Formats: sequence, C-alpha cells, structure tokens
Amino acid sequence: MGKYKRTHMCGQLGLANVGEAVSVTGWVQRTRDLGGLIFIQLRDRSGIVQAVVNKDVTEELFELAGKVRGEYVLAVSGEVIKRAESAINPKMSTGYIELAVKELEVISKAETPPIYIEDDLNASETLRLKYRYLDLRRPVMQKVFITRHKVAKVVRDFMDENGFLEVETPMLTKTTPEGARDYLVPSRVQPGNFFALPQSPQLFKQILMVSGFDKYFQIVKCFRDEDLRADRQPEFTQIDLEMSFVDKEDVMELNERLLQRVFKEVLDYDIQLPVPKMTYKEAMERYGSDKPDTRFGLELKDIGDIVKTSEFKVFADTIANGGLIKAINAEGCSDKLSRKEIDSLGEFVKTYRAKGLAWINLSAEGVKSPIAKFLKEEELNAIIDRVGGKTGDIIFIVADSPKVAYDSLGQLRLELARRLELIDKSKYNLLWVTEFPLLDYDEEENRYVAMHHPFTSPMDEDIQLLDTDPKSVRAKAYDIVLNGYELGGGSIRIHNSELQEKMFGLLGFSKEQAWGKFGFLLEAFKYGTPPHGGLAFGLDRIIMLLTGTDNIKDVVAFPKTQTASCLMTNAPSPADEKQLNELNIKTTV
RNA sequence: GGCCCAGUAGUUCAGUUGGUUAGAAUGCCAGCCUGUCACGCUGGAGGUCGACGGUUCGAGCCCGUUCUGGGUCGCCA
Repeated sequence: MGKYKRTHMCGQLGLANVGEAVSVTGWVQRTRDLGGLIFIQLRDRSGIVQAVVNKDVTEELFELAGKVRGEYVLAVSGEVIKRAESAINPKMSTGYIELAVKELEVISKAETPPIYIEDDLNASETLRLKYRYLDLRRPVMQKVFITRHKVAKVVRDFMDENGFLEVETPMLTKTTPEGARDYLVPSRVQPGNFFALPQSPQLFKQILMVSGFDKYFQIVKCFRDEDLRADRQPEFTQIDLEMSFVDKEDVMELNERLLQRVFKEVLDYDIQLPVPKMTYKEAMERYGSDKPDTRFGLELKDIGDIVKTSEFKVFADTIANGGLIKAINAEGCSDKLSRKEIDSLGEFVKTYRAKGLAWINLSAEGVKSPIAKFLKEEELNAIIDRVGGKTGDIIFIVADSPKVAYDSLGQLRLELARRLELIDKSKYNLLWVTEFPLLDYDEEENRYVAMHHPFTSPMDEDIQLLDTDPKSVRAKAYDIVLNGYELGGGSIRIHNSELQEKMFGLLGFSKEQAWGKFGFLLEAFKYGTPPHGGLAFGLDRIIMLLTGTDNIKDVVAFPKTQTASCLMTNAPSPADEKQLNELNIKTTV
C-alpha cells in the first residue's frame, strides 16, 4: 500500500470523528467536478464517504483529483468536517460529514467497468458472471457473503457448544452406485482408475460414528453432475452432521435449535419451538408435495369417492386404474381469473404431465364448467360441498395417476398463490416432514430403490412389513422444510447387519453385489457399531432464504452457468495432450 | 434429451410492411462551472445488429442451422 496508513473504514466515519485527521482507502464510486471544487465518493466494504477537494489546498492536489475516475483505488487523508446544514445528505449514513482532503494518492487506476457498481443494477447475469470481481464489489453482494460468513460462524459455535467435532472427509473418494452422476477424477498413478468427488460425505460420517467420534459435523462442498436449475449448482455446500446413540427426536430437536439460533442471530427472527411435524402422507394429501409451503391455504381435497361411479368416463376410469381425483378450491377467483388465464393454468399443469385441468367456476351468473354436462347434479353438488365451494370460487380438478395428480395440483397450488399474491413474505414457516416411505418402485428398472439411501432405517413398527408389503414400509427419515423449500433431510441409519442385508435384498442386490459396492462400510460395521443418525442442510438454500433471493447464483461467490461452466475462468476447458497422456486418457470428441 | 424465452453502441433498451446515413438513455472523452450527492451546461467519439448459410434488386427485420445465456420438464438415492 501507499504511504498513508488507513485509520478508518469509509462507512464508519460520522459526527463523532469531526475534527480528527483520518486516512481512508477504497474505490471511487463517483466524482463530481464542479470546477473549483471536486467531490469524490469513496467506497469500501463498510460503506461510502464523500471526500471534498478544494482548489485552495494545493494546485498539484487539485489537478490530481481532477484526473480521478470511477473505480480508481485511492488513499485519502484529511480532516473530518461537519457539513453545512444545507449540504447534509440524509440518504447517506455518512451524510452529515465529509472528508476535507489534504493528501491524495492514486494507488491503482481502473478502466471503465463494463457493469455499474450499484445495488440496483440491471446488467445481464452473463456480464455479472464474466466480471464477477466487479459484481462482488456491489454492496448487496457483499452483504450476502457477510450473511454467509455469519451463518457458518453461528453453526460452528452452536455445534461446538453442543459437543460436536468438525472432521474433514476426503474430496477424492470412491464412486458410489445409485444416486446422482459423479464428477470423476482420473488417477495418474493407477492408470484407468478414477476417483469421484463426493456427492455427500454420507458413508464417511457413518464410519466416523463407528470410530467413536460420537458427534460429528462439517461444512463441506458436495458435487453432483446433474442438470442445473435456478436453485441448483453442480458444486454446493452442506452443513453435514451425524450423532451416535440417538433416535430421530434427538436429531430433530438439536437441528431445530440450530435453525432457531441462526435465524435469531442473522435476522433477529424468533422461531417458535418445537417446529410442527407432519407425516409425508399428510403432506402429500393436503399439499400435493413433500415440502409444502404452509404460509397459505388452497389445500387439496380428494373427490375420488364422489365420482368413482360417475358416468363421466375420465373420472371413473382414473379411479378404476388406481389413480386419484384431487381438487383445489380457489376462493374468490371467479372474477380474478379470466377464461384465458384459466386456460393458461391448464397449460401449466401439462408441464407436470397432467392430461388436463378440469374446472368449475361458481360465478355470480351461475355455474360454468366444461365438465358439468357429464356430471349428475348430486355429483356436482357433492364436489362443491367437499371443497367448501361458494359463489365466486373456482374449483380446479386433476384426475391422473397419484404422482401426476399430486405433482400437478401441488404446483398449481403454488402458482395460484403467486398469481393471487397469497403469500406473506415476512413469514418463515418451518415444518418437519416425517415418515417418508422407505422404498420407491422404479418402473424402468423394475425394482425398488431406496427413497433416501440404502442405509436408512425402517420404522420399528413397520419392519414386519418388509416381507409382506415393502411399499408401505415407512422410514426413520425426516426433512426440514421452510416456506416450501427443502432445507435439509436426514435419517436414523441401520446399524444391525441382518436388517441391512434384508434391505439390500429388497433393493435387488445380492450379498456379493452389496459387498462390492459398500464393502468398506459393511466391514466397518462388523467391529461394533453404535446406533446413529444425522442430517444434512443445504447451506446455499439457507442463505437464499435468509437473503430473500430465488437465484442460487446470488449466494455463491463464483457460480456456474446452466451448462456448468464458469464465465470468469472459462472452465471447463480442454486438457493439453501431455496431461492426457500422463493420465492415459483419450477423448473421443 | 424435450419445451419455452433472449442475443442491436461500454451498458440498458427502441427499431413500424423488408427500403436512403441503425436511434434513445446512460456511461465514456473534451471544454466550462466552488456545495454537488442521479450535479448542471456545451460539444465529441462510440455498431461485424451473436455466428454461418439461404430467400430477395435490397435483410437488424423473413427462412434454416448453430453458438451463448436464462427458465423449466426429465434428472438430482
């Protein structure tokens, strides 16, 4: 740095400093040259302060100040002076004072930046990502990463106070079957062999329980080579934890206290404990989602029993084929949604594979519905009665396979809430979703797959059903949901080898296959395994919720685009011939 | 892999039915200006209309392909 040692941060200066000689450093936000008087707004992480250069000080200083441009890095020394009454700017936190410059050093010049360093910029995301270092200078972005730092600190403090140890697990690990695609890393010293970057530290943390660490946590990067979304990055951060000698209530109790602490210290928001619990079954039936947003109503109602013998074939056939008929009553929407908008909602549910969206408009002029003519009057009345319909409401109905009916109406529920602005944005509704199914049937592979992962324990009262009715077995698994976002999930794991083998059997693995895939874990389990369970939070999603963005790129310092590339570094890029030869790799593109 | 949207000065955008020299705002450069804080005034520079191909007397505009970015479904145990 230059000859002037910094004494204060820009944003800290105020009336208390009036009369002091200070030195500040930072980037030039803006200059205003009035001819005989030059104002320079200087910005650092703490805020912006106005420096003023008067022609009367020295000619050299004034000439130098006139050459200063935006984003130059300066060191400025002078006296803090109180602004005249008429010159006060109440919009700036430092607007009651200014710095009368005595000395000025241009530490570094800057080219004209391609994006403005301002909070309300509307530059394209492409440019922001290419010039991420400039984008990150914006105060809103700096605030996000201050929040992110705070959350990580609160988590570490809390975990430490509760007896947890942070242990690092490897980034170069073994590729795991089932689950997402792995990012692979070639081994040079073992030609033809590959490491995988971890999708999660799952198996290592379970082994740490075998090792007697008792309570483990880690704030850790995880990698999944799947297609991106607005809320999904190929590398992301988990708050990962595991505990020994606990049942699911212990894990849930600890984690809701953790979240309570984070919300208190970061947002000064009070979360009431205990967090409400809802079974998976109830969540699906009432909200069509395993991560329901409970800040508003619009709940789903089942009308299958009313229309299962209906002459309307669409409904009767759906029930006969094991499907569901679900309805939402959009209260008071009759005069809020035009016919065109209703049709667009029909297109909307098709995104989720629904074949169609039936509706009954209970308008003031009478019942309008394309399906009314197929229904008997008592069927129509029973439907209206079931959903509590009254004049002015519109009832939306989907008849489809259970998955499609839940999915499409669950999403329609969210879409209606957005369009009708039913969501109270000041609320943070936490919810535990529990009793997830242990298994999910994969139609393509014609076998059961683990809904959570193969080491998730079934509920004690359902173990007997493993032989007779695997599909209805519930797991000791739990997700924590906030405003419709899955913040984290976990489970109690299997620590009994007979049960574990039965589980592998259900998943269609032979003993040999299971040992081939997970041998190191099964081997470890032979040497004394405590009952254990844990949970992992998506840190990025927590930060999104805390900072009020729905774009994960806003909470990651150097994020990837939809094609998983970094616009700043241009990664990924081709490797040169020498590197590939050393790794014994040939590419075919 | 499917569907949808966008790409024009440094930046954000406009650009009519396909028609002469592609505009605005802002930023940038220069000059003037001692209380600005979105400073003001005057002047100036700044364009491979994402790329390639086609239709046409003529394409920013129409057609095809492709690239890049965004959203989403599948996918993400």
